[in-house]
Amino acid sequence: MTAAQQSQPGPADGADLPVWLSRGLADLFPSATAPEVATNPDQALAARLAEAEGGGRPLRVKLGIDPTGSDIHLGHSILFRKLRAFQDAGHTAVLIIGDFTARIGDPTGKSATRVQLSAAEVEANAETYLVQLGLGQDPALALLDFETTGRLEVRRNSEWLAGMDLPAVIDLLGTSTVGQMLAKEDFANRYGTGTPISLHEFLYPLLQGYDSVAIQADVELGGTDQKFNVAMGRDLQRHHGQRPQFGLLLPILPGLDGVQKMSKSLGNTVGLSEDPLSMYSKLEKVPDAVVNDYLTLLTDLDLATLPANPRERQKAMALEVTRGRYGKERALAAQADAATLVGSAMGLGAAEAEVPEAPLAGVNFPAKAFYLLAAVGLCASSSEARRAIQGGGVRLDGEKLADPNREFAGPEELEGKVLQLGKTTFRRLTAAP
RNA sequence: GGGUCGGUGCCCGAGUGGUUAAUGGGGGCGGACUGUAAAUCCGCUGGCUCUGCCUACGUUGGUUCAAAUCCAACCCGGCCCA
Repeated sequence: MTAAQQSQPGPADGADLPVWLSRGLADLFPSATAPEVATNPDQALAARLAEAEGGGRPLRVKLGIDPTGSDIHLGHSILFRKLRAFQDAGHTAVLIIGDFTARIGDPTGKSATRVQLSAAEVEANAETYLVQLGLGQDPALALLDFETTGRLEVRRNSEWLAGMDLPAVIDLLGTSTVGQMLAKEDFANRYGTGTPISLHEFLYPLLQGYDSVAIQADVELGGTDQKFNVAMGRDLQRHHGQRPQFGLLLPILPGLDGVQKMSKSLGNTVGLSEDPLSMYSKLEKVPDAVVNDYLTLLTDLDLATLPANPRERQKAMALEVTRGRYGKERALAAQADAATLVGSAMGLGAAEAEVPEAPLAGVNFPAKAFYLLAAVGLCASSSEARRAIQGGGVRLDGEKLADPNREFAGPEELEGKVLQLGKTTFRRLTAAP
């Protein structure tokens, strides 16, 4: 199944649930329509919500993050948006930084064994995650509510996993069977195709499930690919005499290619910390087929009131997502700049538009054109830059740069000008501080 | 532990002594076209301030004028056996 297919907003499973909760849901279990719900209120999320409101005890909503990369992108953000919705409804978000489990590596979706990360790498990643989620930022634009007391708990699973002794581990292993593990799609595929599966990978779902026990989760949020792990949490909670959590699964956001899931390694992401212009420009050209998914999962807009024209919907979506991150003013500016820069004759508006800056500080003069592209970070290597110029894709203030060896004597010659790569990548060259 | 097959550039996968930075496909990037898209067509796709130099075919060492291609040891993996 492709990510695009997976991400079709599922049927409203639990019509009695509030919109903030049900919007975009891919799966909810136990399902509100399951037969046992009628006889056991513990099986119905709506009942549990009512109970929480009535008793004044907020639900503990678990979201585990694997701090393996350092950039959060829009694909991750749909889970955080849902978590935020719970916070806003008065519940407690329990954000689990999988600092211990990250060292094992989630085998989910992997066709190969994951590399294990060092403790130091994991810790560094965790720090940048929290900052990107809004720690210490303008609360109006933060992804999570870090301010209100009682709305957020940040935990690291090394707290309870690092000190686990062998008897406890064996007890944990005893709750599951090889057959169950091999029923999991990823393991089944790898086993079937002869790709190695390390034994410790079997531990991952168990440890992640145990996190639910450790924090006494009432609800766990996850992507549809996490169903196995979330379900494992329920089993383990029951094993430890707790009320099993609800599993609330959200679709996997398709990437900019519209086909595969949004993932850094596939290079089809929009980073949360990208500048408004690139965020907007990337978003306004996502394939038509996924625009509605983006609208549903990344905004609160009412799809019915939006224009039917696909181009207009793209723009509305791009604007709204950018607005959520940067506020109305900067989003509108990004939209306007995108129109002047790309919409009109190639890069003509470059000189006036607000584009991300690139300092000339690290550039040694005299600088040849290809070296400049690389030194300023527009190209990954000077050879790549040379090729880009030869391919006719580089402009300086809208004027085509044809000769890779063109030499610039000093920064004065470049300050304030806009260097452009392709149709959508712009950098304003700024003086060394 | 034994047998056997295999480890090539971002990925897949050719290549089995000599114009080989290494066929082909995918992906990516750039150009044309367009709705800033899709489809299609064209170009590029190891690094280096580059008329040249450097590093590359699991690792290390060896044979040779010359190796990804031959030899040895080692590392890693699949399968079968135990």
